[in-house]
Amino acid sequence: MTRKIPVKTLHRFSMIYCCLLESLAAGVSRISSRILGSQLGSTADSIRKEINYLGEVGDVGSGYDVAKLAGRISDVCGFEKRRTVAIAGLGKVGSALLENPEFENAGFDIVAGFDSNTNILETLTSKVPLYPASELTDWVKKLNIEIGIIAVPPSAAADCAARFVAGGVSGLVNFSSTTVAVAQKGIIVRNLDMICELRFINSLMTANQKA
Amino acid sequence: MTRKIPVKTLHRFSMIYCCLLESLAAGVSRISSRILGSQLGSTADSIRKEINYLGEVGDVGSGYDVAKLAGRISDVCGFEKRRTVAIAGLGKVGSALLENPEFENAGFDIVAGFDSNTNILETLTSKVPLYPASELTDWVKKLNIEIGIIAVPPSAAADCAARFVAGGVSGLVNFSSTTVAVAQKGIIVRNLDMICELRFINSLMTANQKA
DNA sequence: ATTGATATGTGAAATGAATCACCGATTTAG
DNA sequence: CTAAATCGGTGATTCATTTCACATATCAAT
Repeated sequence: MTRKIPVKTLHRFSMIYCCLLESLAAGVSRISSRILGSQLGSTADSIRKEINYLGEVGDVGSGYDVAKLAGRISDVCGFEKRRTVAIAGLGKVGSALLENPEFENAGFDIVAGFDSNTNILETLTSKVPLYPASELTDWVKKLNIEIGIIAVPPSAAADCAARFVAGGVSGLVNFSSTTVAVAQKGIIVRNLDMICELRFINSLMTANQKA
Repeated sequence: MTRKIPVKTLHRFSMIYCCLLESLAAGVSRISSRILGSQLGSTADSIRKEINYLGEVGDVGSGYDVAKLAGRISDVCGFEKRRTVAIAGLGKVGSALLENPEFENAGFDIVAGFDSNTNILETLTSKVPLYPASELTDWVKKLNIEIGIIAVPPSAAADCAARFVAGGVSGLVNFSSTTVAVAQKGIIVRNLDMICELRFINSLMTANQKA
């Protein structure tokens, strides 16, 4: 019997998987929950509880086999399945992402880039085909794009998200300093708002000073 | 009597604050917990519970005054306090951040940029003073840099974080696809790992398909 | 071989968070 | 003016997560 895995745990699996790949690259073949916890800012207890959602994958007394644990997480989370991605907004950040080889290595194929500025579309040279933002929804449908990355200015973010959703994406990653909300159920939105995170750090700093 | 505010709630305050600034910019002067909840992917109940950590700031029956609520959050979280920030790694992403005016508007002063490539340091023109990465720790001390932004390649991220910590920063924002952990207590690390988030979306998509 | 340190797995307990339920106040529509 | 809908504040309840405690297995060192 398999228990339902909480969303929070799925997110932790992505982080754990990231650590495991690093360990593998560094030639580490075994790892303990204590080490993983310290690397992820968590406790060994939590890590073990979370990994137990995968069944018994560790060896009592000697920790986890890194490759085995990574494989188990990959199986459960479906990391072997490649996903199609598009980037909207080809300014400095967006165009930098276009050329990032890490996407492909991680199983994500960037199949399109969009911008509302035709000048940028003509100037920018990329292996990835580029299209005007006005055609975004159509291309998302045509290319079966599953995940949209929003790298447009904050003022355009909501509209951009709506176009992606209209095209039928399953997930969005939002880099703009705007909290993007999507009404449709089942569509996942991740806001990576740097300004918001800086403010959060600020608040923790003031809280720490008060304590 | 003021209750201790949970870390999770502080993070939500940053997100709520972001929404409030947008509402203000859009000319909205009053907002309800229900609307805030839908914008943040949360429930009205949760929003109210969290805002209650700020004391009674809403008006029963007619919602919250946007400016008043924003001001209360700003007071409690210390958003009026400006913080000094440095960016390590002046590749595409890092150099894009250097020129981002949103930092200054949000109360963060970028006072230094670092890179290990002297060629980049000479080529790049910026209002922000640039220094070689080897001098990072010294400049962090000298300039009293409070927050470090890590935009270096993954392989250099751990070393970069260590230098920031040695210089005495209070917080780190990590953009590299590496989970940065810091042993020292009281130092806040925020990992904005895009690849990790994409994998997370992937796992949710496979989970949704199974269900 | 044996001792001590360290490891996972896992129930039980404690803690924390989300949800429910309801009061009193306000707004809106007609 | 009235009635219905909406709103914030808040205790109580339910639910989920983290922590604790410990049995058991492995490893390293002597």
